[in-house]
Formats: sequence, C-alpha cells, structure tokens
Amino acid sequence: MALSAPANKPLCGGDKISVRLEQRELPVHSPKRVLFLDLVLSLFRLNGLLIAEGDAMTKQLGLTHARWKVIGAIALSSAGLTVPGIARVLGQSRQAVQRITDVMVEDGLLLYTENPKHKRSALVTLSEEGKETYNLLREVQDPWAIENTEDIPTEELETTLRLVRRLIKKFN
Amino acid sequence: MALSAPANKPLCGGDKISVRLEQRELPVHSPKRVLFLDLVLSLFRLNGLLIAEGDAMTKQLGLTHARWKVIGAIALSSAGLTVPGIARVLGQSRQAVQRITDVMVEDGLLLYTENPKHKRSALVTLSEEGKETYNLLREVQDPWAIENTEDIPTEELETTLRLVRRLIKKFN
DNA sequence: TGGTTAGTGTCAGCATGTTGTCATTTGCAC
DNA sequence: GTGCAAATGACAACATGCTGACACTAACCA
Repeated sequence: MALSAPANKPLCGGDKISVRLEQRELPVHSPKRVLFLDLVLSLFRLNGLLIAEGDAMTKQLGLTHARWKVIGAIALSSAGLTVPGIARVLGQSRQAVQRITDVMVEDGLLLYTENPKHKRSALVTLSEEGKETYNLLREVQDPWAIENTEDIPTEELETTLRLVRRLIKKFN
Repeated sequence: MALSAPANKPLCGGDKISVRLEQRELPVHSPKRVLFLDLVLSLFRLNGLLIAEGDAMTKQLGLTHARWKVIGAIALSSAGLTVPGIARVLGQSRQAVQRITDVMVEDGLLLYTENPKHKRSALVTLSEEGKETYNLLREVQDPWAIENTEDIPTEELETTLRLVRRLIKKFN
C-alpha cells in the first residue's frame, strides 16, 4: 500500500481504494437499496470531509467546527436562540451545545443575555468579538461556497437539497 | 418553546424551528451560494440523524456506529483490509480505527490475521462471531434501506449520489 | 388552584475522533 | 546494496458528542 497521505490527516480515501457495495454470501436485493446504502456511506465520508474543510478554512480564525456551527446558527437566527434551541437546529444534544457555548462565553465570543420568555434559559447572542468573527467567517466561507458550486448545475443542488431534507424529515 | 423531544435524545430540529439562510447585515450573494451553504448545514444534520438511526437499529446487536462502519467496510472488501486501509475507506484517521478494532478484537468480533504483503500491518478480518453479527446487521439494515427509499425516485437517488461523490472528489 | 408533563441546567461517565510525536518497517530510487 | 521518504504501530493529549441522572422551572389542563 503506497499512499501519499500525511501521517496525521484523516485518510480520506478516493485514491486506489474504493468500496462498492458488492453482494457477497447474501442474496441480491433491489438496486435502489444498494444505491441508498452507497449514498449513506458516501454521506458519512462527505460529512467528515466537510468538517475537515471547515476546520482548515477557519483555523486562522481560531475556530473549530463545533464553534463555527454554533456561530453560524446564532447568526442565522432572527429570533434569538437558547442553548436547547441551538441544539435542535444543529441536531445535537443540548448538553453538547451547552459545553461549547460555555467555553465560547468564557472566550468572549458569545454572551448569555436575559430571555424575556424564560427565566432560566438564557438567550445566546454574539458578542462584538463574535460578530467580528462571524464576518471573518463569511469572508472565507463565501468564496469557498462559490468556488465549489460554480461547475454544478443549480438544479442538481436543488434536487439534492430536497432529497436531503426529505430524509431529515423522515428520520426526525 | 414547547417541544416534545425526550430529554436526552439528540434534539433533531425539523419541528417549529427551521433555519433559513437569511442575509442580514451582509451583502446578498448568489442564490447558488445560499443553496450550497444550506445543503452543507442540512448534510450535518442528516449525518447526525443517520448515525442515530444506525445506532438505534443496531443497539440490539450490541453495536455502535463506529463498529458497524468497520464491520461493513471489512465485509464489503474483497481483498482484505489493514487498519490504515479501513481508515482510508471510512475517511477517518488510522488511530481512531486502530482503537476501535483493538477493542473489537478483544470482544471477539474481529481477528488480526497475518498479512503476506506486510510484516507489521495485519489484515483485519471478521471472526465467526463477526460474520454472524454482519448477517444480523444486514437483516435489519436491508428492510430499513428498502423502507426509506420506496417513495423516492431512483433518478433522484442517482443525482444525489453523483453530486455527493463529486463533492467528495473535490475535497479529497 | 393544584398537579402533571415537558423543558432546562448541571454534572458525570463514556465513546469517538483528531492531532502530535516517535520508533520501526516498507518500498522505491539511486 | 544504500539511503530516504512514506507507511505503520503505538501512545498521549485534547475536542467533541451522547447518555444517564437529578433538581428545578414552565406550561398546561382539570
């Protein structure tokens, strides 16, 4: 096995090794089933790659993927979000989000502000520093998004997004 | 916020809360860019949901997502895989895979067998118990795959898979 | 009003994954 | 054959995420 991946980077296939869903020792099923399982496996890989992309992209900003996800969620919400609210948006446990936001408040990126609708559950907002960071995030994220979509037809993006949303709804 | 998610489950939105990529305080960009960022966020959520699905599906088998990913990768490889090989297939670091396989060997699911091509790097194979587990895995996975695709046109699955693969190649 | 149910904060334990580091082995070019 | 770069194994530190548990608060209904 002579591959050229750096020793400590996630080794993200795509080189000589590629997995196809072969049918071995088990009866063949519908091609759609194979298609779907193949898609699921590919989604796992794409997820990892996207996180790696984001981390590389935001390393200079001192962000990690957990952090820019939170910043993005807050920045995109018009109404204001609580910790469990962010968790719902990101599809994670509230405990996981709580831990991240606690550290980010300590680091001065976020603020807990009073929530008129709930005495205990504070609203999480961007501090001035957090807003600046978000703007910097946008500055690297936008060119990245544009660059990666310029050769992809809008219709394909729409079809994919629709299917992904459909699956999300299904598993929700 | 009156939601009905169990207290300790990943709170996977989709209910009243939905994030749309609004443009606030920043110039509007191409709709494609918004589409793409929306897709990325959705993929994060779908990834979490798929893992949760898989975990729920395989809980009775005593598997976790890290484990059925490994079992699946080994079962689908015709040539035999080393630890770094599995890592490449799954798009993860070899260290992470090594830890999982070590435990799975201890648990009797996997075997390290001699690798004629490499003195130090053993081939990871399924033990008898591992093969049984894989068959059980297939028994729950296949109906799941069929159930979740019966109302989705094959062409959409193909378009999505193609796009996902394209992105994988791009980030690889 | 009082009670029940759901949502939230908090702490702890554990599983997973990345990165860094270093020694050792392989493979390849010379 | 030698030497070097890449691959691998091994260990450690750290970030992230899930689950369980328990107390407290909010919301809702009879």
